[in-house]
Formats: sequence, C-alpha cells, structure tokens
Amino acid sequence: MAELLSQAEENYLKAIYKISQRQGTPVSNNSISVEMRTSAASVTDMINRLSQKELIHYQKRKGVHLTEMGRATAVHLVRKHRLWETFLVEKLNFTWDEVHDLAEQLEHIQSRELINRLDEFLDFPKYDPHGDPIPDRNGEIAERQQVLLSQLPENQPAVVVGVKDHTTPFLQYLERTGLLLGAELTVNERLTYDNSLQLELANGDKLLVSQKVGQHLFVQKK
Amino acid sequence: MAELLSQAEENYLKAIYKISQRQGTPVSNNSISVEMRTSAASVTDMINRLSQKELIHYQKRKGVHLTEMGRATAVHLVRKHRLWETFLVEKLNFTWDEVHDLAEQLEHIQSRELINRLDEFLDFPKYDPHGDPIPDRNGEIAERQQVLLSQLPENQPAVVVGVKDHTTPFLQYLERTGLLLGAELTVNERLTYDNSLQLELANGDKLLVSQKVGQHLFVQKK
DNA sequence: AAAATTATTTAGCTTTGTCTAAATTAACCC
DNA sequence: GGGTTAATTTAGACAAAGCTAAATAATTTT
Repeated sequence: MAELLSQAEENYLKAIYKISQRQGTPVSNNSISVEMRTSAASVTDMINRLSQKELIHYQKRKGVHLTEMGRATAVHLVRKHRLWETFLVEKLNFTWDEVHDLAEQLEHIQSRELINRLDEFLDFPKYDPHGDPIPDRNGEIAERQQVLLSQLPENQPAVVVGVKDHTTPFLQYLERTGLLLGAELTVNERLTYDNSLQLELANGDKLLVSQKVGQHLFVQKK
Repeated sequence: MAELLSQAEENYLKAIYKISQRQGTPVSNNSISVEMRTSAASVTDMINRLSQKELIHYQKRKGVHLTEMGRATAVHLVRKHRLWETFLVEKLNFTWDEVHDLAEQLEHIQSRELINRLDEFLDFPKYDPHGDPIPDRNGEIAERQQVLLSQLPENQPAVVVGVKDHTTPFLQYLERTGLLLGAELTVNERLTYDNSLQLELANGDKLLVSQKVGQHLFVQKK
C-alpha cells in the first residue's frame, strides 16, 4: 500500500484528507497551508513530492485530491490515531482532552502488526473516546446516522455520540456539565432569542446550552 | 533534563551509553561509527553537535564521554525502550524476539507522563522480557548479581535471568530448548574438549549446550 | 625511527523540509 | 474589460543528517 513515508509526508496526507472531508475536493494549496500552519511555498514543494509518489493528483493551480493509495494511507493514519487515543484513555487513564498530541506522535509508528494487535487488545472498538469512528483493518469506516444537537427536533429523545470540536476547553465544558458520550437527552425548547437550547437529561436534570454547544455536539435519535 | 532532541541525537546518545557500558570510557569515534553503521565523518559532525549541547564531553582525537545530562537522557531512553518491550510482550503477545525494532521506534515518543503511566499499567516491572533491568523514573537501575552460565561452577543450582545476545536466532534457540527466563538448572559437567556444558533442568531434563550458548546466558545462583 | 596502517577531521555535495521575497496567474468587482 | 486582490509558483537560503574523497594525525610494525 505505502512505501515508507516521512512523518511530514504523512502529516500532509492527513491534512488533505481532513480538508476534503470537511470541504470536498479539490483541496487548495492555501487551505493546506492554513491547516498545517506552514507557508504556501512549502506546500507547493510537498505537493510536488506527493504527486511524484502518486499519493495525490495535482493540476497546476487547480488543487489536489488523494489517489486511492493516498486515501488508504490517510485512512490508516486515522485508524492508528484513534486506536492510540482509545488505548491512552481506556488503559492508561488519560482524559479525552489530553490525548490528541500524544496520538499525533504515536500514529507515525510503522507497524501494521502492532496496530492490529492493539486493536485486538482493545477489543476492536468502533469509536474512539471522542465518538469518532475507527476505520477497521480494511479501511472500512462505520458511519453513523448522527445529527448535530442544534438540528434535533424538540422532544426527540437522543444520545450524545460525538463531538465536532476537539479542543480542550470544549471537552472540559462537557466534562463539567455531564454531557459525555452516552448521555441521553431531549430538547425541551429552542429559545429563539439566541438559539440556545433547553435540554432535559435522562436523570431529569435540566440544562441550558448555547447555540455554539448545539452546533458542536453530535447526537443520535433514539 | 533534556530539551527537545532529534531522533538522530537520541540514537547517538544511546549508542555512546551502550558502548561505554561495554568497553568503558572514553568512547572513540570509530566505535560509534561501527555501532551506528554510519560513516566516521557523520560521527564527527554529530559529536560536535552533542558537545555544543553539553550532552557529551569531547577532547579532539581522544574520545567522548557522556555528561550527567547526557547519561540521564540515555538512561531514560533505555527505560522507555524496555518498558515498551515489556508492554509488547505482556499485553500484545509479541514474542521476545519480535519486539526490538518496534521499541526502537516507540522509545522516541516524547512524554514523561505517558511513560510513567505505562510503567504503572505494567505494574512497575523491574526487568524486561530479556531480563534486562528497567531504570525507574529517577534513573535508578536495579543491578543483579548475575553471572554468565559459562562461569557457573559445576553442581551449583541457578536460574536463568537474562541474555547477553539479543538476536533473533539466539532467542529462538532458547525458545526451542526451553532455556527461558526463570528456568532452573545446574551444570552437571563441563566438557573440556569443546567447553560445552551438560545441563540438568529442574524437571530432570538433560541438555547439552555449546560454549557459545554458555557465554550468552546470564544466570543467578540460588 | 621511518614506514605502514588506522583513526579522525575537513571539504564539498545531497536530500528533506522549511522559510522569505519576488514574480506570475487567477478571480473578483465595478 | 481593466484593475485590484488573492492564490500560487519560483528563486534563493538555511539547518539537519547523511555521504565520499582527500588530508591530517596517531599508532603500530618492522
């Protein structure tokens, strides 16, 4: 699938994959340079190297998209990242807001066998601690029919299944308010003044959350 | 203790530490280039960089020795390497001859906290799967009064506690013959013709091993 | 002690991956 | 449709880590 790629090459592939998931394809030089916090000139260099290796297709000044091989490599990186995050939280008791940077390092470890054994050790988890799906060893990704909390109809029971914002402050907010993965809730009322949401949790607790929170939490209807 | 070192710098420190353990100090440019399988010119370059950072002391054409900081860094790398090996064998069911290369990668992951939690997860092991001592978080190394099997007096009961040769063929030889860590044995007879050893295991099995094997197995008297 | 061998350093080159500044091309706006 | 702005590429530099070949120093041999 992939020869030996440098960490830099892997990071670019991941960035391109991430952007294309968000904004579709083709992916511009500019969006990559923003995502990677690097100069546009560096991106041009790397685009040439990755094209050379047939991991991406590039049309001058048009933008980039991943080849099948590039996509598979990116998906495998995502698999590694999410399995390591799961390991760190489940086995080493890190909290979900601490694990991202560590997983960024660990995802570059080269060994198919290691990852497959880690997967088995963790009992083949389908989702990571943030609710993101973990690609299986064939690159298949379990998609879930989830919806943003902000789009949930009133009085529709639902379960929290993921976050759209992975930053520490948001994760800590959820920690404090108890809106963790698996929490069951319904929207009692949508307040039109500022689009905040009046929630009711399974235990009867009521909680008022801002529009911003509603737009960053994924829920699944029950 | 250590600022951020590159993997190359870390590998050189480890090599210097390893050689100085084996052959004492100072460590020559040449021995480093042999150990690292790299050119003497590259070693000269790196020696200059590491001196600059005060990780080693160097006197032109005399040789190198680690500073306190350099030694602490090397010991911490050894700690990481051996803890990861232990993890791979104990938790992911790798065999002891498979784990070295993987640990070489994993030992460069930068996080004190990760290693301390891994240590705890593994229940603070004192020795790795090859019987080598694991430095604790303060860099203390449990030394053992071990002796080479070839130096064990006849009829002195002993336990296998470590290997001096970490290569796959040797480890697989031990696997096949049952001479694993923890095996109890006595030397019944030393055959002067070729210095091979007639062993008797705890279960009564007899086993003839070559001089070479005797010189690569550590045992502890009972 | 001179010659031969071995070890070390220097010089110069290569590849990665980064940068800034300048030049070019594309896109947008009035 | 011409001008302004934004995006992209080119050119030229730099640092890290490696290499080979040549020069120099140290050690061993005879």
